[in-house]
Amino acid sequence: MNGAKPALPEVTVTAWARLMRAQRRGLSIVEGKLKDEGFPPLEWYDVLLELERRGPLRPRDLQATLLLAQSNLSRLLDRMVRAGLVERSSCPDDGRGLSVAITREGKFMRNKMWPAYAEGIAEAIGMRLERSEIEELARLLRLLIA
Amino acid sequence: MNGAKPALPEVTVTAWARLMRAQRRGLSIVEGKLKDEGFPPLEWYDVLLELERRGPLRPRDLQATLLLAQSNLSRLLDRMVRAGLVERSSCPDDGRGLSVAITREGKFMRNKMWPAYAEGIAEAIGMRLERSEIEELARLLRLLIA
DNA sequence: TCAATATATATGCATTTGCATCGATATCGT
DNA sequence: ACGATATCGATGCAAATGCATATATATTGA
Repeated sequence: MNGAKPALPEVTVTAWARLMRAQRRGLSIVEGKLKDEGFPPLEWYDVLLELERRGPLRPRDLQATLLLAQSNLSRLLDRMVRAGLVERSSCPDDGRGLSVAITREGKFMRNKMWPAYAEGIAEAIGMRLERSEIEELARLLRLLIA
Repeated sequence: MNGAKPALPEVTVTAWARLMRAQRRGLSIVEGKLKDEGFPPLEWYDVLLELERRGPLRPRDLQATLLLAQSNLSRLLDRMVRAGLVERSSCPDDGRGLSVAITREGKFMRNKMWPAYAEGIAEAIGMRLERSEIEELARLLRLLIA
């Protein structure tokens, strides 16, 4: 047997570090834009978008898609329900589960948030890379997620 | 005047979403490895590495490099001081500032953490991309940070 | 069918974060 | 030199997070 780790090339570590930094930077740009305009945090948008695209979902599915911890999502939904943006209702075919749906107000909010969000994305990515580079970046990142 | 936003291409939004997801995924892989072996969180490593590479630094500089919020860094340093991994001392040339240095124990800890960290990086990036792709990814991400 | 186990969600509690602000020193403009 | 302003770092407090566990329902296997 051979327990030796294959050496980790330096460039991999560099890519790792930059992935962390690029995300933090982008996130803080976008969160900044949203806050400046008095909007809720980014994850609210993500939940709203997911529900608008895919229809009512169970927390379980949202969790898998958005990569949030279960207890965090549970409380995030609490807040969004309190704000009137989503609704919980019991799940017909599974007594344990719930169905979470976006409300009319939720759709309205998502729409209002979009311009600020888009501005942030443009600043974080759109303005820094050529189109062909963005395409390549998207391709490479997909491989990291798959 | 023309306040119209240049349209944000769909691929840019895709790249953004994947950047967020790829980072979260990578982070959770690495944090998982560290926790499994009873090590402190990733940011501790980052602070230790930075101090080991660049020598004693002021919180201000750490903050700029690591992109941490000022008050968070202040308390992160509290914890690391309590754990004996770094030391604060007053700054000779600026009465407001501090100098933060890594201790012998801190260096030891960083060393112990590295294998688990490296394993996580390999799993998050190294194993998923070809070397040439990693190089390209590193190049593109650098543009997002610069 | 029933006990054992697994899954979906919620919740209590300690830790961490974010935000505003404070105290102290530095820098700048006059 | 001096007052106004800016910068560095710490801290109080509210909100969010992570972790373990609780509760309820589903599924599985004898």
